[in-house]
Amino acid sequence: MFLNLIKDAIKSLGEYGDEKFIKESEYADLATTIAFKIAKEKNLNSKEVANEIVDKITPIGYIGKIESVGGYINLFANYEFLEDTIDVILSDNNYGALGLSGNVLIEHTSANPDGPLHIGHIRNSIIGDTLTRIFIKAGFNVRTHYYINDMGRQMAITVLGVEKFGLPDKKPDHAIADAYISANKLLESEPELEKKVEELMLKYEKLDEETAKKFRSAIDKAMDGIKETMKKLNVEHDEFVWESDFIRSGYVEKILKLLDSKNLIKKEKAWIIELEGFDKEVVIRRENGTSLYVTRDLAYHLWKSENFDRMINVWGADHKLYGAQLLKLLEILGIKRPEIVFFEFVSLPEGRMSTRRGKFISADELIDKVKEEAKKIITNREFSAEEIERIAEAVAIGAIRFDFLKVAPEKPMIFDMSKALDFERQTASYIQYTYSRACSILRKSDEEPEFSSELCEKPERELVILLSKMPFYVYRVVNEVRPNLFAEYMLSLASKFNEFYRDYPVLKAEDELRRNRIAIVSAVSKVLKIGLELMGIPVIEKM
RNA sequence: GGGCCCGUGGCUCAGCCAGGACAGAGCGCCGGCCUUCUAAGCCGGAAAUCGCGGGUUCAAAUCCCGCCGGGUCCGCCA
Repeated sequence: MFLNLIKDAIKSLGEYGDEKFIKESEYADLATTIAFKIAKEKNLNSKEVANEIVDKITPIGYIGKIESVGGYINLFANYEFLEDTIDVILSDNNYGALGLSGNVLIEHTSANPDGPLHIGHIRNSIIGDTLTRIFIKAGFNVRTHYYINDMGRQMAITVLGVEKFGLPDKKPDHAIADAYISANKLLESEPELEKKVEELMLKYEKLDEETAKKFRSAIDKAMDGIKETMKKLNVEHDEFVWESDFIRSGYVEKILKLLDSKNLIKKEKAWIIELEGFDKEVVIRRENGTSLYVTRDLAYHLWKSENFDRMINVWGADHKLYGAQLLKLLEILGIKRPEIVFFEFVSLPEGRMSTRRGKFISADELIDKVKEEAKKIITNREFSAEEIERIAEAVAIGAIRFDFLKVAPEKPMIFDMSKALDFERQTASYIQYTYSRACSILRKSDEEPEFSSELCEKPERELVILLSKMPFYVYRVVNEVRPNLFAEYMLSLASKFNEFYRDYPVLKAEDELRRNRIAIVSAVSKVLKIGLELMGIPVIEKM
């Protein structure tokens, strides 16, 4: 809806309707700074320019009023816009949809199957999964992948660990981590085992069936546990793609031929590519004839590009250089390139995490602790044991997802367990609570909503304008690939509704005023619900 | 050493890409509001050299240059 308002603003402004200078504003529904630009170019007074522009133009469509204030040109929506906004929200069961189309692949999480997901991995999952939900809402046909790095050294070490130490009886991904950690320790004291690791890797790449069985068994166990964790977090993948598949499918061969056909490869003992703009050359084939991660990843991206219009990878910032090299290689090969969302590390107050050294907080541990804490808060309320369980779960998952989501991906995070458990500062439960407040009103009212914009006072009007912005934020996330923007929006909506809640009693109001407010509450509850779902945060009617 | 990212009240963050109207939230602190729709709420207050120093501009948290602090990368690893 807000997108229509922007369109009409552009139309109204005519030759001055440059979208780049039109912004959201706290003084108006939209504002443009175009007069400043023109004033500068022509060396004029910006106020006068703004005045002249406003005199020249007339409001079109949803724009009701245009005024000039100190060089700014402020635009306001008319009543019709408010009416239509509420109408659309109440009647459209897919509010926020943009009707965009195309096939999009989102690859995220893709943690090595050598242990459970830790709190760094789930930053990836939460960004990736939220993007997925928002892209689907926008209308794209989205498929999600978890790329399983089954061919790495760390997998060979894991297999070695399972052989030497067996697996303890615990959640399978945690058991695998034990084996992996023990094997790493063993390797430190017995470096000659290194040969054994290399041998395993070589055999696996040569598709030796006996070795493959061992790898698959270990990986399946780890993945079972990882999937269970992701499920708890409302994170879902359509497919789990194994790195080694691209050797079997011939895509690795294909990519090598393609590189060769461009005369890029320097064939010494190993095959090497020198990349312009990079200090280091890229090795794509080892001396012993086996492939490397980048080779297989190129193959994977070749496959992606054949099947999708848009590809998004959610990667840790430690892959930035690698990502740049990959993009460069794809560019040279004329293969459509992915968009990469890099997120910075989550570290602990005592330093960075390491699965190998057993220094990490697992997602499972975090979920359990946050849930316990949430339970403490609700036990003294009038809920049954089942309800407590359900609400605590919803609040915990919401708190965790929102905590990660609201931070811009490029910001490094230092994880503090005491803060994660502090529900005073949990903003997800604030949104959930706001929703349940709205539900509570609606439960007690049996009247039909009937919105009339003339009855709206200023704060109510502002609330409706905020409601109209939901699709706009879907649009922004899809374009800018910054899901934290949506978290911010949801917070402002919840806050605005809570103001309304205090000042504008619904059930106490009468007749058309009551019906009008019921319409507003209905619309708010609907948008809050859709918004929470887009963030993968459980929606609860009571808490 | 070089590349990239981050540095905003005591704490955690938004805003920076596309420069503009008093730098916004939350936590914590101080003071108010439950005989009225769920107080996990609301209102008010104190608290900020937007890391530092230059520059561009009528206008800089935002753009440019230099520096400082933190992180990260620079494997025939993945």
